[in-house]
Amino acid sequence: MIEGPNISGIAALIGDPARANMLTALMSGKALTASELALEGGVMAPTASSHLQKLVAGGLITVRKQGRHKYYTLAEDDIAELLERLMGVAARTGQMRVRTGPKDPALRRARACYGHLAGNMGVQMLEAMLRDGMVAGHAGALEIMPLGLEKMRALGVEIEGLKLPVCKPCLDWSERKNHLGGQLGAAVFKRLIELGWMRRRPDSRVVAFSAEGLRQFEIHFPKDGKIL
Amino acid sequence: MIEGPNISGIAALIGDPARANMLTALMSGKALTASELALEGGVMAPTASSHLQKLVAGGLITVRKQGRHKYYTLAEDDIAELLERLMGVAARTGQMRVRTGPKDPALRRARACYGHLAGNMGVQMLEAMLRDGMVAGHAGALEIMPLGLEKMRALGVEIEGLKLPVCKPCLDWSERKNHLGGQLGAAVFKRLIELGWMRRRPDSRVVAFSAEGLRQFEIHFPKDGKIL
DNA sequence: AGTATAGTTTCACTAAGATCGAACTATGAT
DNA sequence: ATCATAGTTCGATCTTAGTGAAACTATACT
Repeated sequence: MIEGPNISGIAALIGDPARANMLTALMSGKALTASELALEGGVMAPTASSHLQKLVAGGLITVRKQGRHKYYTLAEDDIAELLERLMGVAARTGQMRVRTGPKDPALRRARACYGHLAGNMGVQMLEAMLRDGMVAGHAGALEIMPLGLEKMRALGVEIEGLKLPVCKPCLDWSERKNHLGGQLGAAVFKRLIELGWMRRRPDSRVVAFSAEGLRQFEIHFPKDGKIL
Repeated sequence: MIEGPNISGIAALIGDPARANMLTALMSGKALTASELALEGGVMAPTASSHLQKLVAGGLITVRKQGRHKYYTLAEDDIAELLERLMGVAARTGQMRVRTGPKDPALRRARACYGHLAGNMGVQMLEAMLRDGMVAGHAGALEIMPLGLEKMRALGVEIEGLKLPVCKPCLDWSERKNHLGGQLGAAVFKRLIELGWMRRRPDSRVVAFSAEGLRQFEIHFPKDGKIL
């Protein structure tokens, strides 16, 4: 009869529009305050407070108090992966938003996904890394290869002190392919911003490439027909 | 501000206990009738009817009418994967059911996951297949190798006419590792039952191995220390 | 034809929970 | 000390959606 874990509780938490919007905002990987999340959720402060308590109690997000602010983040990687997967199903079944924002194409092109690069560019990057043998896949897990380590060092990516699993695939809702996730994904993301190749749009998950950044990106992670 | 697909609709559909139980029941891969699903959901027929309509409208399940019965199944593979992932999060955050059923250990050991073998045994099988080079992983996708084809034929698995992707990994909520999914996973599952190595428990996702089946399984998909 | 079963529709009831104004606490700034 | 801002608690209101009894349609069996 009734078997296995109780999924309805978790799903119900995500099932409220205000909470779903808050969680989606947290997918950017940035820690957000209660007020910011109230804005994202489209509700007043008391309502947001109540929602946030429920999300914390449900283990979906965690809080860190800093001065008079409270910073919220997604609790674990698996939450981000779950949300990304939900977006995949929602996109496939045509449950896009009523008013499609102008940022939608930009969002599909490049965006932050819980601290790593997602969208068309993110998928292209992982595909290039696989093609060049920088990483290799095993049963849905990803492993970094010596060539990858070398390349990452050359790019100046901080790879020391990363926790296992260093890299893992993350299914992309807009591309329906994997992009690079895990600690390595986050480290690369950080480095690409440091290098000035791309920049986060404020208050958005959208990531914008500079002209030079795009050029460099295409050299290091070419679309196909690897020449390097 | 508000970006990306609208996840709250899908999540809300799964967020109701009755609907969640129905969906969990459908994870067995069997097509179930409205009455059976009413029983699984713990609600009366009219209520179930209403729920099923919503699930169909939301694209989570599909109906097939046959005589005076209506058979419901999960709409797509990605729904099953989403549910399995939800179970993973639910299990991690300790949202197990209030009254843990006696079948819980059996469920963790071997169960049907939308038509393929999941649980400890399922994970063991995929790991053995990877170790022996029967399948290989690429960026979260799985590919069958010549050796795998040969072995599958030897076992009598029906591998002709499978649609791509033939096999793919599916994250297991109880093991937090991947098991073999996709068309190949379903074909192997079917064959193992045909061979009498295992049998489905009625009205449950639990799969029980026979003594001989277990022996054979351990020979073909050994835990580790491949000898074959 | 008559009866049984599968599933749906209608409807009224109920309960859960989302919402926010107002008052409150806590921290920081001047 | 005083004021401003961040966040919470309380309480009242309101909406939404789940629920099943009763009556209905549709298919199947005999």
